[in-house]
Amino acid sequence: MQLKRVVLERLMRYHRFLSQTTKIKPIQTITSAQIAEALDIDPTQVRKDFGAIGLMGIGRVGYQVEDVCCAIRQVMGFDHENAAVLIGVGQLGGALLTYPGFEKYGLMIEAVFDSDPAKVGRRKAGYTIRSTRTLKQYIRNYNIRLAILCTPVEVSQTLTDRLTSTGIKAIWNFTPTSLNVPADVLVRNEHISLGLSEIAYHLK
Amino acid sequence: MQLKRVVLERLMRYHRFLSQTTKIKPIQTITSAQIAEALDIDPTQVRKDFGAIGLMGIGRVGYQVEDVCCAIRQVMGFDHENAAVLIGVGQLGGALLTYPGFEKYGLMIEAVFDSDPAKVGRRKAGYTIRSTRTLKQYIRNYNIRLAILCTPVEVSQTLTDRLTSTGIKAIWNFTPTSLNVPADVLVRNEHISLGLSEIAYHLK
DNA sequence: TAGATTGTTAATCGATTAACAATC
DNA sequence: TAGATTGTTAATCGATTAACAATC
Repeated sequence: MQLKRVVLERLMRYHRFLSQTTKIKPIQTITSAQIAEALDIDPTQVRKDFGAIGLMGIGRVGYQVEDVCCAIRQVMGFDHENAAVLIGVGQLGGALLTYPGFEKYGLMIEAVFDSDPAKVGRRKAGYTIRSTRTLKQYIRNYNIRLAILCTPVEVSQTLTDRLTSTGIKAIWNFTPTSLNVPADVLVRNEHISLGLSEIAYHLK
Repeated sequence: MQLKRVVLERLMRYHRFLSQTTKIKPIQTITSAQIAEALDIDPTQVRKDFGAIGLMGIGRVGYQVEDVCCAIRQVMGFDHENAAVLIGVGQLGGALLTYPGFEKYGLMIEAVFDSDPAKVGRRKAGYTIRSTRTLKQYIRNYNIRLAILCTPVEVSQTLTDRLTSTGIKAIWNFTPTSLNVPADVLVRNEHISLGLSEIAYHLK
């Protein structure tokens, strides 16, 4: 069955917690109560989530940390490599290019594109910046399924249309606007304004 | 009563939708059904949310768009200015400095800091970069309540400790790690890995 | 007036939490 | 064995949706 987003989020938290914890102090097993305590979640919830991805614990012992991490990585698809292109090599795009954790999650940025002729041909973070005019061709040739969008808002819909026409499967949208896409394309928005709203409300 | 995070998120969506829509084509009023249709939400939900922030509609007409936007801005605290400091002027920090929408939400970045002596004193996006050694002093002098953290992960906890010792109220964390803070400090994490997990799972 | 839309109460749905027998 | 922890069913809680009288 399709896992809900709240479940995916908790799985990510378990994974991050266990990775961090074992890095500091290697442990073999952990109980649902220990995880629950650390993440402020109900222990039953932890066991339910683990059950949902086929993990079995051991009575009086808990869960094998190694198994849990593997199972989460497997169900989330982190062991499955995703080739991606990044579009818009401004400051944000540049920051993403040097983000250290992508490989860990199977994300491989294969090529970067920009519309600015002054940038095309220059190098950035080990990539040669390509013209967005060659975008369609590239995506089709290399069968790219994911695009990371970091362009100015003015051009994001135009580029989105071009992307969807190639049959792209998902767009990770870092531009502060909403994109119109066909129903079969996943858009994940990283709208900074959501975080901002929570902060503004809290500080009021 | 304290509004729940899901409600805040919907309020943001209403606000963004109405801002965008009226920019294209000015309208006086809108019905809950129209909003619901556009955002794929139940119309009753929209009316409930509006009711929760004291908005009254008009039978057979709907809601005054202007009133709705004002009420949301007011309840979210966007008309209330928040002075902030930004720490870590790398690529991500630089991208945030040029983000166009902060003022709209009342966020004012007053000063920027970096630990790198090579950067201190240089200018970036209209700011003179200050040394993090002067951070405490600055926050106390200017009564800063919000810090935007864009440093490398290695130093994020050290800086967080320094920030909380000044009595800061909220930290907007763009570093890919978890921060330990006293209970009265709000941390909003922009962990990119959450978005990544949704995408990886979808593409699997 | 007639009809569309609101505001609100009641019903449903789903997610979280509690309880507890089964297990190691 | 005794006791701690799991896996799962039942109960609770909260959020979403439906229904409908009140309103313009």
